[in-house]
Amino acid sequence: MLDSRFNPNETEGRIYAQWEASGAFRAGRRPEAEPFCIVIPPPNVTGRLHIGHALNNTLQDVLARFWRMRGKDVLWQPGMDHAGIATQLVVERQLAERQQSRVAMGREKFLEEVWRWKEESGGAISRQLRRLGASADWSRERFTMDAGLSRAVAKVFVELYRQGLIYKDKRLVNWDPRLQTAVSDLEVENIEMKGHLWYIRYPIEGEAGRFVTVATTRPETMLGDAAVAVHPEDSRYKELIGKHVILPLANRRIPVIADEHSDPEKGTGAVKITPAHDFNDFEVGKRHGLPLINILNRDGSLNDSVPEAYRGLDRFAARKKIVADLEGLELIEKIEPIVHAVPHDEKTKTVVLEPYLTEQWYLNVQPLAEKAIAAVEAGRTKFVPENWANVYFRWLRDIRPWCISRQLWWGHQIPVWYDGEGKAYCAETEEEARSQAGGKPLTRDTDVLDTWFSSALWPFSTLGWPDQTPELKRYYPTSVLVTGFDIIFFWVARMMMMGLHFMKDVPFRTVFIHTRVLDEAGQKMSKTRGNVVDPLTLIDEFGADALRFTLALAAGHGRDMRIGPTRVEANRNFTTKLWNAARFCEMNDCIAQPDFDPAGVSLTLSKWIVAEAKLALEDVKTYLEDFRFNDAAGAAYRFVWDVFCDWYLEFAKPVFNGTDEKAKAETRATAAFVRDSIVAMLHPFMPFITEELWARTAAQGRPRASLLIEAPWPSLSGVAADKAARDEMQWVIALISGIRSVRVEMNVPASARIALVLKDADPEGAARLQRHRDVIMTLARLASAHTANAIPKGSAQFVIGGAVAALPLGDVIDFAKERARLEKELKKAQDEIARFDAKLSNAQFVARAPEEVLTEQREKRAEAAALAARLAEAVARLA
RNA sequence: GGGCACGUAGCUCAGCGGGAGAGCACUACCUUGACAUGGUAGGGGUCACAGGUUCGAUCCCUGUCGUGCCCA
Repeated sequence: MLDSRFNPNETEGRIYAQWEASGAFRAGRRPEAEPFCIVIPPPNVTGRLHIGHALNNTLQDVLARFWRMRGKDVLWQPGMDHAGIATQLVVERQLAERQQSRVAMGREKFLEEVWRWKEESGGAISRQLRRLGASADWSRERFTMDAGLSRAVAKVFVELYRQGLIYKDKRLVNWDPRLQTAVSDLEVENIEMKGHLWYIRYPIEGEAGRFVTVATTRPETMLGDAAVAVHPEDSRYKELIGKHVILPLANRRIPVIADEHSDPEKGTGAVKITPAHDFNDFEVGKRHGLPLINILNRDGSLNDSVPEAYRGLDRFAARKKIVADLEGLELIEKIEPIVHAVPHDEKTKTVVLEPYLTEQWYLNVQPLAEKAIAAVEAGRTKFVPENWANVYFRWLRDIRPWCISRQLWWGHQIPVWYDGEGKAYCAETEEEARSQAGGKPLTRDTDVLDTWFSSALWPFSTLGWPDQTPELKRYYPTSVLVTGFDIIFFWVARMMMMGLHFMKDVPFRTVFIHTRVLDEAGQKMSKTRGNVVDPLTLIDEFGADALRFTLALAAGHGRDMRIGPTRVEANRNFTTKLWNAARFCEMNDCIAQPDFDPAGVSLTLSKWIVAEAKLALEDVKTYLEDFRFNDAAGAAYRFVWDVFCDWYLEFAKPVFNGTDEKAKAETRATAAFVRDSIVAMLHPFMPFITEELWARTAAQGRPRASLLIEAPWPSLSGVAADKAARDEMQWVIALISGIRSVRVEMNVPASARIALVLKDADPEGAARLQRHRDVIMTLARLASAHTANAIPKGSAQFVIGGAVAALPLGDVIDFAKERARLEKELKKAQDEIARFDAKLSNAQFVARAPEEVLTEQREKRAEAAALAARLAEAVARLA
């Protein structure tokens, strides 16, 4: 006997272990079946499961489980990326606690430390995904730093190098002065901050007392100025073009140039040009052949290119001193407080990044991007929802060379070696490089590759590339990538480019972009706000199934979803409902019959519920095929609660309590069958409770043929959409609801059993009442129910089909109240008639509207008229 | 500044050319042998605003206002 509640904490671990032991997660067990493959967007090895992961992986698991039940050979490929910056930071912090440092330790020993950390405490997230119920093939778990994946990285680098797409260049990058590495444009977080605009007067050469004023938010960079630019059409400055100014403090002579970069409307219209410390100025400098004057060391302090007074000062200390010194010289015209976006590191958001001139490795992604754009344009990869393709196109069309080197130790070291003269040898291995160099002593490039360089290969490197493995052949291109919109640039675009270049085919057929998770108040979750919802806490409190169902139900095609405990609680209640429906079946000996044929049932009740189950299964199936997770979950929810529990099980009660053994047997078997169908259709969303019910409700002494995870999706293909059964049950439902409604409105005590008199029932209505009398009497709490030619005095009345249902209430009836109730109904019907009449009497409407709309409107008008007539009679009878 | 979304019940969201929907919340009643993590019944919306297209607009178009996000 089932308890009255499902206990997730006691069940989930046991069931997950059963799944793993059964091998159900493993790909390749159905060699004849079509493959279905999802690669996980690799979470970060330092990461912990947050609600966004929970959503992302729930949806992947829903798909994996659904398609497994649909008979496919499913590979859900799990793994993690090595997260260069984040991991190095974590380990360095640990070293610092032990008074050790990376630099003192040296590269080799440091990397040993990182690997030790990874084995001991990295990858918490992959254990946490198991708590969510993720049915990934853990036997194939991969890590971007694995030997195989590292070989893929080396091979890709070498090939791109030989194709001339990878090259070294000296230009500006976003520089993190604390980590002392280049970072990606996408890792820069521009934060709005209060700052100042300093207006500085630059004396014009040879014209004492004349100045040109420029404005800057970073005064210290003036020491690296190479020019002052004015707009060529700006009449205020035209005659200055070609003259020179004397850069204060540095006392350098720099030219005034004409360039359209300076906007006459902004500031003073004259701008300082610092080519080595500003991205726009870099371009201006290139156009005018200006020198690149780098004034910063790698740690953000000022270098020897600046006057001695400022050397070695940190950039912010230098800023203060420079402003003070300029003020002393009366060269500060004014200081304006402003709010502006300042680039910060995205990990800690505490370090101000600098545009910095360094030599780095670049990948010319232009030709790869073109192919990636074309593939989506041609529909070879589809975005769902499709408007996300615009974000993808926009980014790829505006793409710049990708800076792929990082000045870190943790990551794939660049496969380039140099000889004594600095000549480069690019090869997959050191031996090969050495042989290229003819045995000359070589030293390896110290930089590592951007983590995304390896993530971009993920859809094929995890399948074994560069080896031509059977898995690669079978599962590439993968079926779908499930991810959030903020990842379109990071992974989707890069995976597309690399996949097309090296595999000559797209990495995935579909990219499903899911919504972003906000807290219950619609705020972005963040540690500083303190509104982070921890999925593991929710799982502890409500169970993984409730959390997953909540996430699926909220995964519409909109932009955001709001998640918090009250929603998860509501869906926990749904799991309780499901559990208790199964419990009710168990109490009534509803046992699945192996030879049960849903198309062969004889009772109207059975025909109806079987047809409804078929519709629900088809809805869930179609919605999941279209990635409409919310609609799929909603369809299952409504069928279970509103149809199966609210009506079917209630209808079954009088059967079980009755004496018709044949009806009882059929109802038991049908209820068991539908319960099993429900358990199956909910399994992708709520795997734990459904697997548990599948086991606990098995026929006595006859175990299920397999675990539910491997059971087939129920097919009710033989079941017809039985319209007659449906109409009949709808009629019964309408009658019961009508009676209940009147009872409440007329204040009939819930415990009072009353009579029902059905007048003017056609033979069909009379037969329906006869067939379902028990059910109707139970559910509407009646003492009697029969047809008659007259309505007793003192009855409350309502219209059902062509008939009038009367509830004789005798003396207790409140005539005024009953009249008011009926007149309200009547008015509603009359308003409807008026609305249809207005339409139908419009000549334009009749002339132009399509025939079926006209017919429909006429029918509806007739229905409303019939209802109004009955109601009018009922009112008249009251008098 | 450029781009993309979105304004539908108190809240969260579906719907999307011909009768305004769901969940939660709310109100009243109900401990009836599956479930009070429940049942029954109910109240509640000029579908942001203004124009336009159409026989007909919550839905399509334009504009306004408001909100959010991405990029600079």
